[in-house]
Amino acid sequence: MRQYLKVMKAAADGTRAKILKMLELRDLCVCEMQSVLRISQPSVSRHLRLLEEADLVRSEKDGMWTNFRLAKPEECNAYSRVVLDLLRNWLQDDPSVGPLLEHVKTVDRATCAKA
Amino acid sequence: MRQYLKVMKAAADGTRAKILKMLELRDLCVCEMQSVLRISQPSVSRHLRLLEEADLVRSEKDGMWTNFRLAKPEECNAYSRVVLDLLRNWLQDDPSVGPLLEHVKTVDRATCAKA
DNA sequence: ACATTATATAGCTATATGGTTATATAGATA
DNA sequence: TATCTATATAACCATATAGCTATATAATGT
Repeated sequence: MRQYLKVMKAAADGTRAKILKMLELRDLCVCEMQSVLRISQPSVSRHLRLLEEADLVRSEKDGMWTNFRLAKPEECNAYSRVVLDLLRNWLQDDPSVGPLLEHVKTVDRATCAKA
Repeated sequence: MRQYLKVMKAAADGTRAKILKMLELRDLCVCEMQSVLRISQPSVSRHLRLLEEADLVRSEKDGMWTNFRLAKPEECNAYSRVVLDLLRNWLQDDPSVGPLLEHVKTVDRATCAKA
C-alpha cells in the first residue's frame, strides 16, 4: 500500500503530470523544465524528488546539470511501470499539456539563464 | 486534465483504495463500510462522494440505505475505467487490505447499529 | 581566487485534505 | 405521533501539500 500511495500521489498532481509528459519527449534538466513550466526552480526540484521517490523518473548528474528521464521498466516498481505506460496515451491533447510539449522542443539548457 | 486529476486524486488515498477493494467483493452500504473501516460515518460518506464524483463508484438509494457499487464500464470516464481495472490486480494481498476483505464477508447491514 | 550557473535544501505561507463532532434529513417502525 | 436508523451536510481542527524566497552546495569559466 505504501508504494501504491507513493506512485498514485506522485502522479495525482497537475505539475508532475506535465513533467512526466515532457520527459516522454526527451530528457530534461531542471532549468529547462523550469523554463517551460514557469514556476520557481525549487518547486521544480521538489516535484522531481517526489517523482524519483515514486520510481517514476531517474536522474543523472552531468557536470553542472542534473538530467532527468523517465524510469526504465527495470527501474520501476509494479505501480510506476503501469502509470508511465498509461500516461503515454493520456493527456496527449490536453490544452494544458500540448503547448508545453511544443515549448519543450525549442527549449535549450544553454539559454535557460537568459530566458 | 481536470478529469484525470479527479480520478487520480480519488484513487491516491488509502481509505478510498480500501473502499474500492471492498466493493470488488460486493455492493455495500455506508454503515457496512464504516463498520469495516472503523472511521466515522461522515468520513466514509465524504470519501464515497469523492469516489462518485470521479466516476469510480455509483450509488442507489434502497429504502433507508444507500448502496454503493463500483461504476460499470459505461458509467466510467476514460481514466476511472482503467483505474478500476488495475485495482482488481493491485493490493489484493496487502496487509492493510486483506483482513478488511475478510471482514466484508461477514458484515451485515442489519447488525451495523449494534456492532 | 572570484564570479556565474545549476541544483538542492530550509523555512515560510496559503490552501487542500482527512479526520472529528454536531446536526439536518429521510425512511422504518412501535 | 414519536422514535429509531441510515445517510448527508456543516463546522472545526490538525496535518499535508505546493507555491514562494533565501541560502547552501557544487561545477564552470575568467
